[in-house]
Amino acid sequence: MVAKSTSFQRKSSQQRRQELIEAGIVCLGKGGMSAFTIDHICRQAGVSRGLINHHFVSKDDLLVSIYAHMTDYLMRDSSGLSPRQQISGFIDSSFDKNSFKKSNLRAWLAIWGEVVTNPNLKALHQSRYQKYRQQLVSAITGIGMSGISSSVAEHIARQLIALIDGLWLEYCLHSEGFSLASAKADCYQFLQSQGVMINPR
Amino acid sequence: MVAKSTSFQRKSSQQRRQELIEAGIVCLGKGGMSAFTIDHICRQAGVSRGLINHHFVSKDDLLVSIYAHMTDYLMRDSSGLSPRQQISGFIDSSFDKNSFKKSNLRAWLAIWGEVVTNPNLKALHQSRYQKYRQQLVSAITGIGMSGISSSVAEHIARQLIALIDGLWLEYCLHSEGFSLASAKADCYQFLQSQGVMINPR
DNA sequence: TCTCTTATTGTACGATCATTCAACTAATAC
DNA sequence: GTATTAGTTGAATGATCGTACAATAAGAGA
Repeated sequence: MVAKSTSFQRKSSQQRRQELIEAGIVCLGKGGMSAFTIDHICRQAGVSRGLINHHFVSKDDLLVSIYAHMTDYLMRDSSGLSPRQQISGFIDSSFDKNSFKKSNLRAWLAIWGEVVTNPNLKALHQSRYQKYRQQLVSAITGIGMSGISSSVAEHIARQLIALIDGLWLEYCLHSEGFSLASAKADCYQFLQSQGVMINPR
Repeated sequence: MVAKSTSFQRKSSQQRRQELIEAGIVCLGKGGMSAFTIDHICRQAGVSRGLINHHFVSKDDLLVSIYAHMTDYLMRDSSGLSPRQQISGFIDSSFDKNSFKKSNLRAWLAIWGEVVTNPNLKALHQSRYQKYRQQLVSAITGIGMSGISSSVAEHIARQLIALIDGLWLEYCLHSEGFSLASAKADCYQFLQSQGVMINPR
């Protein structure tokens, strides 16, 4: 007594996983973890309830894959770029409209919250964050400005990351009189005040 | 066939509300909105399931009351203080260990997420945030530094709020080599770089 | 065309969700 | 001591949760 008349399209496992990941992000963005539901995600993906557990070990596995997908954008290969270009790239992609749009705020908030207690998510997050931060420190150090030691660069990197996250949160929650461009400009001005001279591209 | 042998203590409506609010914050901190459950909250408060709907209109009403309670700390009366003292007070209370402890991270993340879609919460948040921000702008303007116009003060205030939020998020998620004291120092240094001279108290 | 692989479906299951409400009882007033 | 008030309990309800799994069917290779 199962699965009758409706027709459907078979897709490769890879493509269907991608679709479920994107549907999951939409759900997370709409209602956080409370909306991150098998029913909601499958309905969003236009697919029946059983498919998530076919392509993913569990809902938790899907969540980890979603985080990986959301951070892939920030983890692009930046070798071959000058240190200044790398830093510009960090700032630009942090305020990129495609990835860091308002509709994704709740997805990020939900994931940051889950990171604290979810072991699999925590492991991936620590790994990605460390790499992200090290790249930024290397870029700052690589500029070769006088007076910027390694520990100073780490300090600046931490503050820049904090400023980016805070500005983005501010932008999502209270966007009146606020543009992504001005947020970027604030970041550049901050770096300038710290002795790191970057020309916005 | 209800409510038999167990003994309990009757408390005033005001005190019980307070206890339920604090239990709700604990639950939010432990597991975000997913753990913000009638069952969990009542168990945390040591109380039976029906009591929330007796003292609050609904679970949503409790959530709004929780947000009010969490922001009361930031909304203390600061009249009578000098502008510099007011700004120091902002920074200090933002990194106060009692209110902004790591165990509350998920509570704040959950509420920020809910603010987007929950009308009652949104209304309260907008009101409180606006007041919070205006007080900060007034304090910055009130210092009477040359070259700090109203619009510049608003810009600095926004950046300071962003930096505070970002540093606190950073502290909660990656606290290695990170202290609340150094985060405060970063804020003071930032203000200094913007021409706002404050002596940490 | 036939066979086989496997992507897909949808029901079933036990657990948990928010809310309602009649019954119960602790505390207060008298 | 008695009556009244109102704080508290816990069962009942219908909805939704994640997962398991047998049945079904789409599409590729023969």
